[in-house]
Amino acid sequence: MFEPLPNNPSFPALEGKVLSRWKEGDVYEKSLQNRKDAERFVFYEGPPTANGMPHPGHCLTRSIKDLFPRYKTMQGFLCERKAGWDTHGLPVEVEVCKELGIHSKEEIEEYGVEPFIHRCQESVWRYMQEWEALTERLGFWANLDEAYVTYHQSYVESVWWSLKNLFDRGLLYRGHKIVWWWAQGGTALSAGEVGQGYREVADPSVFVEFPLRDQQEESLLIWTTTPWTLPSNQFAAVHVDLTYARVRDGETGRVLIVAESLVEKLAAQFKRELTVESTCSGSELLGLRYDPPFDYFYKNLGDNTGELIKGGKQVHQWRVVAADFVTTDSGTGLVHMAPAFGEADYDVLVAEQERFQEGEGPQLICAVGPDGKFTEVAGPYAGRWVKEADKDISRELRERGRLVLLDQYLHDYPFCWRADDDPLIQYPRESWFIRTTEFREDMLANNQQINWLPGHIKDGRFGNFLDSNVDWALSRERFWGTPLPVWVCSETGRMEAIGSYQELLDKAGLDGVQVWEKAKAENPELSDHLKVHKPYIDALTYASPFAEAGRMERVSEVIDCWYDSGAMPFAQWGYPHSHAEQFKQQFPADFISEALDQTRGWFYSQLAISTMLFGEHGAEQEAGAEYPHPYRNCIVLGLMLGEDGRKMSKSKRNYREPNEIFDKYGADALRWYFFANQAPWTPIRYKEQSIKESIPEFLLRLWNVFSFFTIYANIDGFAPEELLSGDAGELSADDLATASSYREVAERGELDRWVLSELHRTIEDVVSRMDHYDNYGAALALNEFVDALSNWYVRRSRDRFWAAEKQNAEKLDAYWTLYECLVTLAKAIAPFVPFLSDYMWQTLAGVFGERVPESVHLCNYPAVVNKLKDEELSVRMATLREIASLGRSARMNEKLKVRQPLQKVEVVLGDETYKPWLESHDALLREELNVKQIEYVTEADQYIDYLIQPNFKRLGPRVGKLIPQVKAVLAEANGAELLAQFDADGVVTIEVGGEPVILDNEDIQVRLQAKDGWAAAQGKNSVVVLNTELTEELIREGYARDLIRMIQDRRKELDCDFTDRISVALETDSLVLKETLAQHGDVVAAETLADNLVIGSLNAECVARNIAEADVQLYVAVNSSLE
RNA sequence: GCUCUUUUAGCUUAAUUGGUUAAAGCGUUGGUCUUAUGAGCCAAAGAUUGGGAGUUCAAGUCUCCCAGAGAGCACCA
Repeated sequence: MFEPLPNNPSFPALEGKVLSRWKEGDVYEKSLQNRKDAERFVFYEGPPTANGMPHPGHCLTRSIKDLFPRYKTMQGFLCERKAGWDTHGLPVEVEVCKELGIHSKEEIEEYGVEPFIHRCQESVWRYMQEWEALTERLGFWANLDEAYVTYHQSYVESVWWSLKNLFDRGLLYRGHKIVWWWAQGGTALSAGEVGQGYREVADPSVFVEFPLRDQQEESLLIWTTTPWTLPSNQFAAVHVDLTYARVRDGETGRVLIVAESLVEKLAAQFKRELTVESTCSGSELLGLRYDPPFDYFYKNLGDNTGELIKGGKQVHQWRVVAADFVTTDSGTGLVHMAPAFGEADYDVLVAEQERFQEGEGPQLICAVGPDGKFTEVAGPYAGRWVKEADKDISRELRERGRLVLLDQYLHDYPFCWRADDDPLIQYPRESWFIRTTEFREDMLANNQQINWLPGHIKDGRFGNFLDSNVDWALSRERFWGTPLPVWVCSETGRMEAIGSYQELLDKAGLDGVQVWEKAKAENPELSDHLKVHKPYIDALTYASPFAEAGRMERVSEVIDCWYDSGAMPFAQWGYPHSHAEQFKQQFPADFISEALDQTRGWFYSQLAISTMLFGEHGAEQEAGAEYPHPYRNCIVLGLMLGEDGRKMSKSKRNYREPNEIFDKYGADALRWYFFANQAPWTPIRYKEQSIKESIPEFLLRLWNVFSFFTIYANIDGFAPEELLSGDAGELSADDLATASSYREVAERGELDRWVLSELHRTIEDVVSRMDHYDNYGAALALNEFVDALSNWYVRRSRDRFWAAEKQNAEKLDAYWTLYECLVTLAKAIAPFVPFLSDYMWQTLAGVFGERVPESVHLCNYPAVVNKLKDEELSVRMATLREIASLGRSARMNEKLKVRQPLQKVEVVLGDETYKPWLESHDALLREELNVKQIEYVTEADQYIDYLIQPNFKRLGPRVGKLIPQVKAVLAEANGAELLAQFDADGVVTIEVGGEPVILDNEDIQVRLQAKDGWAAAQGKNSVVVLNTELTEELIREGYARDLIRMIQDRRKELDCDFTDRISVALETDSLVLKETLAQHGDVVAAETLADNLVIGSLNAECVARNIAEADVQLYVAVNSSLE
């Protein structure tokens, strides 16, 4: 006996039961154990950060990340799923700062680096429980107990090893560059991080005059959106090929120099008359000296000169120089250059420096400190945050008459990705870089081999990103991160990189270990992993191998946390210091998946590091791994949008919490919604309503079939566990075939053969799609099968299940067929909806006890049984279903209810291929349409017109431009006659534009068109015509069915069990109803399990009904249950 | 500015890869079937396939231009 199912399933409750069974039975562990010697399917988990709450987007990634490993495991692969946590970096530090109510780097230092680090380490696990709960609740199977953690010593040491490798190969270098600088945080950010923080803001837009030194009434006019950079101005740049104009300002009478082509535009913008006085080329302006807007540096350095390499002297700065990047797209055609705050500006300075003899050139001018505030040199602005000083600078310039226009300018500007109120500034800084640009070609080659889904990522977004690769700004002047493992000699400045903690301990003259030991002694709770972190690691110094008196001291920086996650393919194993074997077995990954925002995050960091270490030009001993690595297939998920179609955001609260969804609808519902609603890379609109709607369509429909089966199997005592002895395997077709009463499928009825064929066709389709990472297509195929199973197979088999004779072979066939469908389906849907599938398995297969696997997730994915597939039957049945549908449609048009039997329908087929089959299998159709007779007619001219159209695909290439005429000729011709001609000769010749065109059968397509005046419905391939004539006999039969329906409804109202026997009586004046009862009473009684059915009354509640346009008093009493 | 994606019924999506009545689901309305069903079935209403041009016998599909949306890159002097 199958465990009876609840009437109204609560999926969340059911999932809870399944979860606890998984836990108690160690099912996940067993699923791996089962495959311990199998070929591997390698999955990498992109580590999330656990110091923020998980949200619906994480549910999507985790669902996809679970689906394919489950599928591959069932397909026979060993797929370990090592979880991981990203624990370093700004996100963590920022969280801790918020907690402490501090913000700037100085404040952290005041608070103390040591306690700060401790708090960071604790904070990392803040939402751990929520993450683990979500992971489990969603059914994401992963090895959480052995998760890799980026701050753990072994992980850090792996990262060190890789950095040492790069350092030793000259790929890790310290450089002076203009970097994007987070002033409040006191650190540079990488291109990737900067890119995440762009936001549209309105900045000031100022036009400023730089008066010519020797011509004070004339000015260079420049434009900037960063007035705060003006005090650090060093040059004005022009393009030598542009034409410039001297224009008279109608308002001030002064002369401005601007690009000629911009005069009109500027005049309009300034709302002033600008009269061109003369023009000259850019090259003529070169060398002109001007007064910078502020004299903080000018007053001392204004006349400084230096010796040029080519001979002669030149003034250092505040003169016009040439630069190619100057355009007239915006501004004035003259550009203010503050080399401290722009990469292009800086390049100009370097180029200028190179014109001078060594040490003779201009030096960088910078009026701003690393804290983003003006330094002492900037007079009244000293100590002020630059962005905040913009206004006053503009005001001062206006007062001094240097400002032509102050406006607003709307543009995107980067902010710190983790402190989004802090705008970044460009700033000159010494920083560590990885020479990724040297590997650009290698990375591109590697990328070409990756199977990206969707495909356009490869040459689109990701390829473009690689194309514009810049060296990776690796270092962070921060605290909580992997320390940069470079030690510098205090005497010579020479450096070396360290690859492990032990390597340090082995250094001669090591000192500083006591700092850690002391801290640990004072606080034994301290995690040992902290010893490789700041500040403890900074304390370690050793004797310099480069100078006798020298000490080796670590540089102060930590590294970009994106490097941590990118090192995950080897660092998760502590490679090469430990687990080298695991690394080799699990490299590269077969499958990874994250959202689109990881293109320059994890997708890039992994690819870059792997290419540099293991690629064609990687380190010698490791090099040469075949591309692609470290991942072969990558599903790039679309961004998830909130209920309103906008970006999901905590502050807008435009989404439901995952837990709310789990509690209301369950994890399967959410998963199925993700898998079956759209290709995973399209942006997903996360709406509660849509999740809700995905339930009835699939889960509930499946549940109903499942429930139907258990109800009837229990009633009839269908017990497969008794019919099948010995080991039951995994209840595959072969296993079931050994059961008694299980008939060879070939011997069963059409419907059984059909549904099993559909089942195996579906599985074949699903496997092929899943092997190509197409979960959407696979889910659609499964959905379609469940629909067919529920709405055609079960519906049309109902009579067999309801038949009284329990050992009837056809009835048993129905049970075996449906049972086989359900257990196979449970396996097929297991990776998608792991809970419901396992619940089905436990119920359906559970009756076998130990003789079958305890969980569906320990089974193999169902194999396609080719001999059960019958493509032809599939097409035939589809035709049959279409005819049934047309029949119903025709009935509706005539307002002939399905319960009213009809004598005959005639079916006209456009294509008669299946006519013989249809004729011999029309019982099903007769019943479905409730007619006595079905006739397939060939000569149907009276009912229909034949519309003949050319087969465009075939004829198009042949007749080309004549096609419209061919179409017209065929349309005008008598279709029936043409067809007759085809039948007779096989070809037909028509005259088109004076030329004969010979057409054969395949050159045309026939459409049927029902003629007016018939109760007919037409489809693509057939027309169904009803015989609407009703006899008394037919009408009485219809009433009998009405009576059955009326009594069944009453049974339902009375909450009868399926097997309850009843007594029925009814009172009516209707003669025809009385006749009906006399004639069909037996059938009515049998159908409704009535022991007696009489005209009259009963000792039971009386209800009023209306049948056959007559009033009826109905009495129904329950007798007893059938034993 | 450049690149990628995208635009089809009120909403969500389809259209055999260029083949001729643009198809479903949800929702709405009406009808119907059913002792598994919250399901199903039948139908009505709902479309100038974002706009425009071009190529072609034939364009939702290919090309170009324009517009909207989303994202990325760069710049923002």
